[in-house]
Amino acid sequence: MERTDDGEDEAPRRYHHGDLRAALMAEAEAELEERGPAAFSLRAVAKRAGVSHAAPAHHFGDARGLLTALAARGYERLCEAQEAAQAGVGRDPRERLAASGLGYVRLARERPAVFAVMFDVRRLDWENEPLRAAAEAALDRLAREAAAVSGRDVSREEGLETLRIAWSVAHGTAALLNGGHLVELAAMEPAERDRAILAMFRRALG
Amino acid sequence: MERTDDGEDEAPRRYHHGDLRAALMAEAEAELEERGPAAFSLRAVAKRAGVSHAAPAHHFGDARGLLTALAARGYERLCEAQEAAQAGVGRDPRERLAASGLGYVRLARERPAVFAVMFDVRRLDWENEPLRAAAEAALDRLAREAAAVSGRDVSREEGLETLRIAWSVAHGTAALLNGGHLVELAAMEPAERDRAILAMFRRALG
DNA sequence: CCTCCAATCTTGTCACTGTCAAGACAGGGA
DNA sequence: TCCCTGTCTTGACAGTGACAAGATTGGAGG
Repeated sequence: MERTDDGEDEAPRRYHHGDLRAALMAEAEAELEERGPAAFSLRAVAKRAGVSHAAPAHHFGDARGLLTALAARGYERLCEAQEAAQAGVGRDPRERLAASGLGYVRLARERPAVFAVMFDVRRLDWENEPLRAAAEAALDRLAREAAAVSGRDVSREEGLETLRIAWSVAHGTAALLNGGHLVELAAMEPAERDRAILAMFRRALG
Repeated sequence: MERTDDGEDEAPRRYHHGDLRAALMAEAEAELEERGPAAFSLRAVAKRAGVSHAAPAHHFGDARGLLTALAARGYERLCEAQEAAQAGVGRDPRERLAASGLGYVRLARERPAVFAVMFDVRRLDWENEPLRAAAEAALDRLAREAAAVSGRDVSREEGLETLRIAWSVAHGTAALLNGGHLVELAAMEPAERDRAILAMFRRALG
């Protein structure tokens, strides 16, 4: 028992961690979800990872850098969640867009704090290339699917409106659920809730 | 010129301020909008108001108390904004609900930081009675209007769905605009943007 | 195998923050 | 006039992000 064991595993804690960057990301995400985005603290993350308070600076520069990296990973997961929700949905563009929206809401519910940070513009560094790329990938996917719903025989403005509605419904539902609102929806069991959310998209995009 | 003048007016700054509570609320709101919810600082607010760093504690307890008071006032304004947007709209329930949603988005755009705080659950004290009352008043208004859209000849679930869609579209549009998204919508001139937002509600509630 | 370099991590410090405790001040009723 | 209660200040403490300087180590080149 010669040293305190702050982390959750009992690695002998050498001077060089090995993969501190990944460890810090993991601990930061856990910390974020446990204590909320407002209480997020670099030093607490460092303590969780069992390193000194200044160690994160070397990998992320400052707190904004860490949050930016977390957000980038969040956007990657958002993309994956949209894709996963479309599994076995068929070819109807409206159905595919609705499924994508369901994936959007699911991701937001799985990682509410990361989701909040992803859209807290002022805390992120949007000059960061990985973040820009990940966000663009996830959000362009929505845009493409919305464009597919309003076929080419329709005005550009109506296509944009389709995107605005789908994105707003997805984002609004996600944010409100994470804020403790829409309690009837939140209280449903998962399968029923998914059906209800899909129904929202179908009606809103009708 | 015997003393520094931190505030924006030149009141002689007696020991007893007179209406420090209101002054702190005003400065806090300004500070919040200027520096963003993440950078909000009690001491900076006190400095703006020209009082000592511990003065706010007497009126609001702690930082959460101040934010809670700001959020309560925000919900009052949300209620007023919904009402104002319905001026001269007529009796059609769907049109009235759409107008209410437009008011929701307008308020969020006028005070983005306050709006963010209003829905940042973990930073507020929901045991606070004024906050509960104000939030309930604003949100129940939406619920009543949604119920009016789905007349009594319709299932309870469909009425809830109407509320979910209207609220999600309003909240999602507001949050995304405040996050710098939906750039085509943001770039419109006000009248055109209002028409576009109303069109979203009409189509989504169809 | 040895040396040394550059990346990695630690220690120490500073200004700033929220909160608490104790004291200074003032206005209004006895 | 006196004092009492609410209002505000001063001072302190622990925690925070950022920066500078030093300690440690893995590995490349000799």
